[in-house]
Amino acid sequence: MITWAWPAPEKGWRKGPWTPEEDKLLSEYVKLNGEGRWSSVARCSGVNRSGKSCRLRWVNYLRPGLKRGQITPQEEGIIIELHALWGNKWSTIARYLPGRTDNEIKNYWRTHFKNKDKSSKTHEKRKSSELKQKRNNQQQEDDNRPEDGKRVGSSANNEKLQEEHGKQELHFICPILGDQTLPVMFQDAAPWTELVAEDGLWGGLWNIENGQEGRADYNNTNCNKMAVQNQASALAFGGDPSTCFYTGGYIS
DNA sequence: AATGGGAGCAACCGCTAGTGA
DNA sequence: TTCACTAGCGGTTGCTCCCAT
Repeated sequence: MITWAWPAPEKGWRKGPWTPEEDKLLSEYVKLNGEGRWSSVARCSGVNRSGKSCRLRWVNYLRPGLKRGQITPQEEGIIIELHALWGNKWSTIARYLPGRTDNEIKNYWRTHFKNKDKSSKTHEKRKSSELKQKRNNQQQEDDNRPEDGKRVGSSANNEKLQEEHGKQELHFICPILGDQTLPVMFQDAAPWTELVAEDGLWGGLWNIENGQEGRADYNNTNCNKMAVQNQASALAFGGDPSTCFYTGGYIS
């Protein structure tokens, strides 16, 4: 197998943490020219970074639509389930968590689960005090810098959205696959089912008739009978398909 | 007040897979 | 078919922050 390396640092690519100026240069370049061709991004954007580094920075930090902030309990549930299913396939797992990157999930898993058995009372103590402090800070942060892209999808945010949009709690849909269950966030039902179909894991669609109480059973016999879209999923759960969107914990 | 250690996260590294000439 | 190039993945490292002592 060819071991390829990114272009040799002819002038010495910069390493280490990205500066706001570099972020700006990269974002502007990618917005103008699109993703891909990372080696030319490195050469032409004015950022003295390797293409690999540029790609990573964009994918993990600068890309629009990224959800920053704490992993929600729902997302945590998904991570646990999918990790049980696929192991360390972080990018695959990340596909089912919109706005989350594989790196983020990988880090989360390592810090929260890999050493779980090592966790001590001290750890628990610290966690709860952190949570407390975060809760206190959250409202302040949201008030002070709502647009800085650092902490969105927060619990405080969810509460706001919940108030604004009318309070239907986000449920998981758990398709049955033999003895395995797979949690899916409601808002992403269409991409998820498309992926599943593409991957040939289930090759079929939801049985809407069974979609009661926020649960749907997978039904092989319904393969290809209907195109599952967000709206269809919304219908399956008695929601209004025209207003179905993710609000970071609640659907309207 | 100083400092040692753990947690969390950003970034790097090495490798593989995909693609087009 | 081979080879060069590119994109992406998973593992690892290193830095920063914060808490406990």
